[in-house]
Amino acid sequence: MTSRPKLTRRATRFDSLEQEVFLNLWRTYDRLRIQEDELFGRFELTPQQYNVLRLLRAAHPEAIPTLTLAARLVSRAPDITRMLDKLEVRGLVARVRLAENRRVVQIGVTAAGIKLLNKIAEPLQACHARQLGHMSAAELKQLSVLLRTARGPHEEDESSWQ
Amino acid sequence: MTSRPKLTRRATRFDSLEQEVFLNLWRTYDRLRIQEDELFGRFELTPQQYNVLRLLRAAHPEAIPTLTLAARLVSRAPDITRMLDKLEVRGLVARVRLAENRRVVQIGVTAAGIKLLNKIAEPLQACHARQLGHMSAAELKQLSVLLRTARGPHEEDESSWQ
DNA sequence: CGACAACAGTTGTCTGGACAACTATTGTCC
DNA sequence: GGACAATAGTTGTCCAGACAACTGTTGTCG
Repeated sequence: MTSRPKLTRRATRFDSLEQEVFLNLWRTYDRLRIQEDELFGRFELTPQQYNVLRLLRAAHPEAIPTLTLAARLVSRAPDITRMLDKLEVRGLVARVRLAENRRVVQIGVTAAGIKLLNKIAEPLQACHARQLGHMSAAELKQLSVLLRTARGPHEEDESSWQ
Repeated sequence: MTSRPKLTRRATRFDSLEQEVFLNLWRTYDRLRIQEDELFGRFELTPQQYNVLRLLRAAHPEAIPTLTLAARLVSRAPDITRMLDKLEVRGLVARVRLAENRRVVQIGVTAAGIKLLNKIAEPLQACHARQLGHMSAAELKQLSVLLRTARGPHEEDESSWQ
């Protein structure tokens, strides 16, 4: 809010410590995402679509309402409907409109969806190893904690997200 | 590469520590980005466009070649040309084709571009404070370091990026 | 000096993400 | 019990990001 005094500002190319963190966050996300994109691309999935399948597997054999699913996703998904359309066409998920409340559409993962997830599991582990295998478990844990702290105030309900 | 033994796996909704970090990274980036999007949206800029202006100001009054600029951006920009088109139409940047090497197009920020940056400066500081103001300087520093470590192996030349 | 590779951007085209407006269904409250 | 608000998705439309193919320009090597 108040600008830092010019004299005490660190000699850096960033305007502030907060900006430095945000740009580092962005840059790191971007670099690591390149790897994920390449991997999921081989299975014709976007990272977001993979996340849908992952969350549905966690709920399996239960099916969950569309918007509940959308709320659990890592990233916002205003286009959840069309995303599910694509997965449905490929037979990876199934939709059922509830009889007792015809507004609700329940989504479940199919056997084909589970099969695809299993096929991805090993190369994904390898991808994760390439991405972050150079860091110790302690560092990774610490990074997770700091990231959670960073977004803390911007998370309505941390538990809803997985 | 080698999968962890089932018995020692932590009871968690994540498949591995690396996945937990990546999803936390993604989630945190997404939450913080919402704030930036809102801010830059008020000035009809994308975060990436702001970064272009920011980098050009750092080089000011020098102009820099298009692809050099693209390489310095936080995120990849295969559409750098069209992005600059939009900024040029608004009079925020200027292009000059070099006489001595007609392949190169140099980009510079205009007075109007600088003026816009100045107008953004204060609300941006406020945005950063909202995003990360709840963290101590030590935590922020530590987070920056860990993020740099995380992407280390995926950065061809850390110094080229700012 | 002429063919050809390398370089620096540009353009075509497709997909995904963002936001708002819309439909269908159900709850609620005089 | 009928109007109206709330809920749950869906659709329209636009813009940014991704990748590949293309143009124009310069270096280089026989």
